[in-house]
Amino acid sequence: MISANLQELDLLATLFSGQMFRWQLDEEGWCVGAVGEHTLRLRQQESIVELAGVDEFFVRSFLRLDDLSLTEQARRWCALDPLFAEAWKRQPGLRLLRQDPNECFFSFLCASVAPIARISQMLQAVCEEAAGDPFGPFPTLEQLLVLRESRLRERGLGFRAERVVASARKLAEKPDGWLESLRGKPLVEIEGELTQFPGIGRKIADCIALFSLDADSAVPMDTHIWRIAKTHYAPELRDASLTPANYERASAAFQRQFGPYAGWAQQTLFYQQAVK
DNA sequence: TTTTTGCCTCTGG
DNA sequence: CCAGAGGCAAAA
Repeated sequence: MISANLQELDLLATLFSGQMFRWQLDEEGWCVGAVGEHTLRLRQQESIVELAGVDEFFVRSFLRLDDLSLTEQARRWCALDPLFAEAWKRQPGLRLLRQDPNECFFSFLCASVAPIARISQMLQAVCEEAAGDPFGPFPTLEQLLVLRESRLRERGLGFRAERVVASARKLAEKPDGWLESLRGKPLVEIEGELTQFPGIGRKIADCIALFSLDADSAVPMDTHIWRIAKTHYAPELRDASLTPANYERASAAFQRQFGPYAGWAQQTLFYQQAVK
C-alpha cells in the first residue's frame, strides 16, 4: 500500500477526470482498470492507497507520485492565482497520470467532439472488437490492425472510425516502441510528430503528450480552457477565435502564468468546467 | 492566416 | 427542433 492524503492525490477524481475512460468503480470502492498490460485494482481510504494485481513501484510511477509534490505546487499556484485557488478549494488532489501511450493515443483520437460518456462507449467498442474484452488491457497495435472501418461505424465511432484505422496503419510503420520513445522529448517535437497522424490535430496531440508522455507544460486548448484563457490570462484574445496562431498564444499565456507544470494546473481548472 | 463547412451521434434547451 | 459537445481537415 501507498500513503497519500487527499491533497496529494484524490484517486477517484483523478481516475475519472477525463484522462482515462475505461475505469470501473465496484461496490466496495475499488477502482478496476487496465494500464498497459496490467490490470489494476486500487482503492483509497484514510490517506492510504491499497493496491492489488500489481506492485507498488508500478503504481507509484502510474500515479507519478515521485515526480511532483502536488500539495507544494498547488500552494504556490493558490497564492498566485485566485481562479486556481477557487478550483483547488473545490477539488484538490487532481493529479496527472502516466498512461500507456498506445491507449492514450487511440483514446484521444476517439475523443473528438464527444462527451466523456460517449468516449467511454466508443473505447469499449474498440477494445471488444479488437481484443474481445471491453475493459481488459488495451489492444496491441497488431490487434488494432484487424479492425474494419465499417464495423467501427456500426459500433458508433462515426467519422472517427476511418481515423482509427488509418492511424493504426501509420503507427504500424514506425519502429517498435516509437510512441514510448517520444517521452521526455521537447513538446514541440512531440506535437510535430503526432500531428502527422490522420485525426490528430494540436489539441489531441497535447492531450497525448500531457497524459502519457510526461509533457507537463502542455495545455490542451479545448473549448473550456480556451474560454478561461481569453478571460483571465490573455485578455487581448477576448474577441478572437481559436485559430492555430491563437491556440499558441493562449497556450503560452497559460505557461507564463503556471510555469513548467502548467498542464497540471489546466487539469484542475478543466475539471471544474467539464467534469464536475 | 483566418474563416467556413462537413462529419457521427446524443443530449439539453 | 436545433445547438453544442473536451476537433480535424480540406477548401477558399
